Amino acid sequence: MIEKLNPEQQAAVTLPAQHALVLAGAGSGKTRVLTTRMAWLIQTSQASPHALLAVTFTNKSAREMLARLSALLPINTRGLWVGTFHGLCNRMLRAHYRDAGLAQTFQILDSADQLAAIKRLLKATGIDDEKYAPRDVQRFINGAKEEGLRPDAVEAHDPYRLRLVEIYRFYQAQCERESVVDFAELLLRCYELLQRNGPIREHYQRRFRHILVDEFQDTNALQYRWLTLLAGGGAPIFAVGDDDQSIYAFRGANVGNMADFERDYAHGTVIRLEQNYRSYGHILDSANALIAHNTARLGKNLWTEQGEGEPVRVVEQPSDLLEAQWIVDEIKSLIGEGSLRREIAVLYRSNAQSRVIEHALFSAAIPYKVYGGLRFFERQEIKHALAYLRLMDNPDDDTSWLRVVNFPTRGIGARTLEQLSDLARERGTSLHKAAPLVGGKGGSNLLKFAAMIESMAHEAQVLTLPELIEHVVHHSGLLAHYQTEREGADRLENLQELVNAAAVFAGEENFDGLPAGRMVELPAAAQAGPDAFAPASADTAVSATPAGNQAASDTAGAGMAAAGLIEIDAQHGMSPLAAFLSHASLEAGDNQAQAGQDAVQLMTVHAAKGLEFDAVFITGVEEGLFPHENSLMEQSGLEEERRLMYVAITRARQRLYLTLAQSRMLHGQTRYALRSRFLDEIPEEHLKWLSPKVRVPVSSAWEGTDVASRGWNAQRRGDAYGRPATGQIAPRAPRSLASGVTVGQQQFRIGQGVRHAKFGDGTILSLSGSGQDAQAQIQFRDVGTKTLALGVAKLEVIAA
DNA sequence: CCAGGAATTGTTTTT
DNA sequence: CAATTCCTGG
Repeated sequence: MIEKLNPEQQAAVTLPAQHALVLAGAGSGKTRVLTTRMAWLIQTSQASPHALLAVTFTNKSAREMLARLSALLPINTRGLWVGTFHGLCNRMLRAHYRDAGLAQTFQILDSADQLAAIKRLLKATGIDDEKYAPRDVQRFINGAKEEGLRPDAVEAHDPYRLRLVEIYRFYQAQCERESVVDFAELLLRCYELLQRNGPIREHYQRRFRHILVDEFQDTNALQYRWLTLLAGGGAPIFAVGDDDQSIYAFRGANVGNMADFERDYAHGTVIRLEQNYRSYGHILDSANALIAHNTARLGKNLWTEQGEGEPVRVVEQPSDLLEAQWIVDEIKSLIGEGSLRREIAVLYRSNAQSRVIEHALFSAAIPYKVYGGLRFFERQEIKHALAYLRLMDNPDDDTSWLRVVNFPTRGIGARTLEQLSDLARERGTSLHKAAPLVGGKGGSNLLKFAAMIESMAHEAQVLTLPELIEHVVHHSGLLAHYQTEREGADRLENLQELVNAAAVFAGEENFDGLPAGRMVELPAAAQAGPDAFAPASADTAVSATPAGNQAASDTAGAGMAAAGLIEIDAQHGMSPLAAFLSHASLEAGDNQAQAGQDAVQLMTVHAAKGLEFDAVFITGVEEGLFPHENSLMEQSGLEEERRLMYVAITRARQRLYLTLAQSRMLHGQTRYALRSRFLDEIPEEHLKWLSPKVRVPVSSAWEGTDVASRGWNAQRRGDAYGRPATGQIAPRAPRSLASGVTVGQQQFRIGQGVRHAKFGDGTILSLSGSGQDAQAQIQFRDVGTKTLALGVAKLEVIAA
């Protein structure tokens, strides 16, 4: 299995047991090296499969890793510690829930649940949600947790931050009360558990002889500490990553972990994988040239033995619609030449861009599949059904309670709920427990609801998982509700799909693809098993022996025995329902399950990481969109955008298109943009312009548009959305837009160079409004992008 | 209490 | 433009 590797790959795979960093460029065989190393460690008897801990970032790569491993070796991959940070932490927390200070039935909040919980908290505590926007609060809390900080440890001096910390404290108390755990909490709890509990920590430190990490550049501060804690017993960390593909800094990923790891652990044991097996020369060199504009790289240059291939095609169109149309026409001819649809990908920076492209593909009757967006377990009907299911296990989960207490409507209004939540707060109890205390008609409706939950929970004891879901969907009234709703057919279908998914899930015995280990305390006499965690045990474990009897241990068994703890296979300890709910939270699932169909692939650049296609279209290669304007505030933001473009380019095997539009609909208004600076960072020799390259970007093509009259018409007939006029003065600035406006004596147009006394020189990116109300978004050379009112700001027109 | 329309607002990426 | 919140009449 090692013979087929190149020398660097081989060196990485067969590295002695020591900390090591593998700098793996795009398409250099990263996953292959990782899985082959695992197989090699097992085959050469350096480690049993269960002594490996392999951590990935996504569920998809965890699955891929397991699939490849079982292709290399005839082992049963069930029970292996291969999974995402969140999945593995969940597994440990389920096993040690008591030591972690959690309820056995703790539920996991996804991002949306968390946001809802925060909104509810702000309302209940009477905190101004304008000043403390729920989203900001959420970011603050998650940011703190990802730094490993509890409220007491967060530094705060100004009043605003102090209040945020207070909210964080309230939030935490609320989660405790409701037995719910957010994503960041899974990691932090697990970290604290290992840190504080010596026997458990030592158990895992002994158990894991090798730790392997994929996409190391995406780890955050807490994940890094979690890894080094687990490695504290001497297990080497084999970290694979690519600093040039770090695209998640915005949510706490710290590329610096790579350099830190090299300095503190790997001590120069760095292997570079620079041979690319994916792309042709022009494509690869474009990527190399682009990424060379970034500073502070660990350094790496990809090369290929494949030829130059075709140049990168660049196309500029007047509008997003025409851009989409052009792409679809090109896709048609690619298919005509024999390309497979699934080997063609259309990538975009933001999800909002997908609609136009979808529309064009749909009109041309080309099958396509959109990734991302709303995923299965995030759909409202599914979330409703899951909320009922969660209440079966944990009626004190107020988030779920509130979600469905009046859905379908059962006469419980805002007024009643306010009373209820006041009462619950007074008594420091859950909504469920406080329900009987509310009087009046609302109160009796609440009681009926509470009784229904309890009776369904009772039924849950005797029903299988799929039966239970059917039962709940029926008796909650969800079924009836969606039967009468006009758009309900799809939702009913999804609910049926949920039942099917549960049936598959329960049948697979393999609850989240990552069977969890569980530890229980056993009387000393029961601590027998020598190595029940050998591959075979997974199979015997299926046959539903009661929890606890199936003693299991590993090389660390002695230590665990001393601590009075033994690991057992998890499923027996975790009810199928609990396992299914975990699965639903941690793996939101694909959004469209039309598997197997040969379809053009649509996704964001982020979602494309790790994938590859014969032909790739990167769309919207425009200033303000890619790089995105929100990222331009600081240098690091721009560099992350550049890495994102690097990732996008390196997805292509044979053919790459970069497309852009001069104008595009955004938030219901047309915006104009210049071509992306990234295009100018790729040497001309690799590019082939299929549309005339505009010398001065976005020129006078837009001159002559009568802005003033548009604005006037807009006010007379309604606003720019086509809504009827309200008869009042529009509260918003007129939405009309064009490439040129006149303010006083000055004329401004897109692409125009301007000088501001304070901000210096810049270029106009977009214009909105007209006359004295006109505003311009200006990209300044030194201070980033700003939006200025042209009637107020003193601007001097200079050469572009 | 509730449904439905009007008004407002938020929009990058997401395990 | 779409999603959410606000508001009003029944």
